[in-house]
Amino acid sequence: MDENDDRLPIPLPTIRRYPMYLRAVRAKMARGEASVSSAVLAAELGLDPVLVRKDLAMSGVSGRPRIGWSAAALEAALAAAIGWDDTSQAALVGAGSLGRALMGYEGFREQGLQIAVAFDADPALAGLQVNGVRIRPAEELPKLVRRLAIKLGILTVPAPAAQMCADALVAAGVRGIWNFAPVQLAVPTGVVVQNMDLAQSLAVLSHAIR
Amino acid sequence: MDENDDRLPIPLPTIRRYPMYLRAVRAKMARGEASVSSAVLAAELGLDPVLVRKDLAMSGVSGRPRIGWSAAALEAALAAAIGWDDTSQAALVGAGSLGRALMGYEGFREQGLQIAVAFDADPALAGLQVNGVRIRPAEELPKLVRRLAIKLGILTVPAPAAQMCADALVAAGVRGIWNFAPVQLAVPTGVVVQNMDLAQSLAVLSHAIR
DNA sequence: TATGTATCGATAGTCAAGTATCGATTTATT
DNA sequence: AATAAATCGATACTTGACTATCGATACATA
Repeated sequence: MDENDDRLPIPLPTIRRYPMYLRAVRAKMARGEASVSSAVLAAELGLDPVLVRKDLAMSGVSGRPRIGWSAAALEAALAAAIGWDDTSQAALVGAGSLGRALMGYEGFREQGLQIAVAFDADPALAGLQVNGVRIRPAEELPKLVRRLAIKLGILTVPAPAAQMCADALVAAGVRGIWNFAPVQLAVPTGVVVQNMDLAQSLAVLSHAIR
Repeated sequence: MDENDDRLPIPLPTIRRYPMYLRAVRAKMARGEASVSSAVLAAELGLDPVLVRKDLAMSGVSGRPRIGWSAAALEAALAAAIGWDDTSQAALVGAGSLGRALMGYEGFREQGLQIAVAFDADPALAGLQVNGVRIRPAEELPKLVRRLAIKLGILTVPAPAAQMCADALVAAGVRGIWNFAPVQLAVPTGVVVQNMDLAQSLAVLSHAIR
C-alpha cells in the first residue's frame, strides 16, 4: 500500500494531529462503530469540525454526507500517512533511566515502532535486559545498526554525548533521529531530526501559569 | 521582579525557542563572554538572525549595535519570561518507569522545577524513594498537594487513569498540568494543560522518513 | 576626526494555518 | 413522493508567524 499520493504535501500540524484522530477512530472501531463524523471527533478532541474535515481529507479518504467516514478506511489511511502501517525497527542509544523507560513502553507497538536494539557506553549496563531487549556496549553500534538495516535512532544520552552518538547513528545508515537530548544536532541533509525537548514543553506551561 | 510587562503577549513559538536561547546564553556566560550577537546565536541554533532578534526583543531587553546583547541581562529576561527565575514545586502522579525517570532527571533544577512529591496508586511503590523524593499512596494526594500549595502537576499515569488523576489535581488547586498520557484531558478554564505526546513527535518523524 | 563595518531595530511583504460561510449530497421521515 | 435534517466539501477570509529589506547606531581603525 505504498501508493503514496502526490495529492498534496500534508501540513505538519495536520500530521501532528493524526495520532489523536487515529486513537479516537480505533476506540470507535473497538466499540463496533463503523462510521465516525467530523462533529463527533471534533467534540471529543476539542477541535473545530471544519479543521477535522480538512485534516481527514488530506489523508485521501472521502466522507459520505449524513454518514461520516468509514472508520476502517480512516484507520488505514491515517496509519499509512504517518508510516505506522508496518512496523519499523529502531535503535535506542543511551539506556539511562529515560532510555529504559522508553524500552519498557508498551504503546510503541501500536505506533508501528519496535526498539530492536539498545546501546550504552556504561559497561555495567551492557548485558542487562529490558522488555526482552538486551543492552549492548556502544562499540557494537556501527556494525549492528548497519547489519539490521535500522533506519531510526532514539537518542537518550546526556547532552555532551549527543552529537557524537548522532554522528555514529548517521554513519551507520540511520535516516531519522528522535532526539531527547537538549542539544541542537547537526546532521547531513537527508537525515531528519525530531527533537523531543522537555524544556520546550515545560516552558510553554510555566509561562502560561506564571 | 514581577514587573510583568504588558509590552505584548509573547507568541507561543517564541516561548518554545526561549529554552534554546537560554541554554546557549548560559553556555556563553560560562565561557566568560559578556555579550552575544544574534548572528552567532542564529548560526549555533540553525535559525535566521532576524528571527533571533525578534524573539529576544520580545523579552524586553535591548541590544547594542556592533556589540550584541548583554548575556546577563538576556539570561535574566529569558528566565523570567518562561517562569524559570524562581523554583516552582510540582507534584508527580504516576511513578511508573517514565515517572521515576523524570524524578531522576537532573536537568529540571536549572529549569526552575522541583518535583516536591510523587504519588502512585500501587501500594508496592509507596515508600520507595527516588532522588530524595518519597513516593506516596494516591490517597494522600488531595491533602498534600493543597497543603504544599503546589500549582503544577506532572501526569505520568496510564491513559485510563489520566482524566481521574487530572481531576484530583485540579480539585487540589493545581493550575497547570504537564500531561504525558496520550489522552485529551478535559479541565476547567483557567487550568492549563500542556501535552507531551510521544506519538505526535514520532508521527512527524516517521512520516518524514517514510 | 573621519570613514568603515558590524550589528540592531523597524517596516513591509509573503506564506501557511486555521476559521467562517454556504452550497451539495444523502438518508430519514411523513 | 416530498420534505427535512445532518453531514461533507469547496471557497473565501482572517490571523499570525516568519522573511526580506533598509535605515540607524555605535565601536574600531586609520
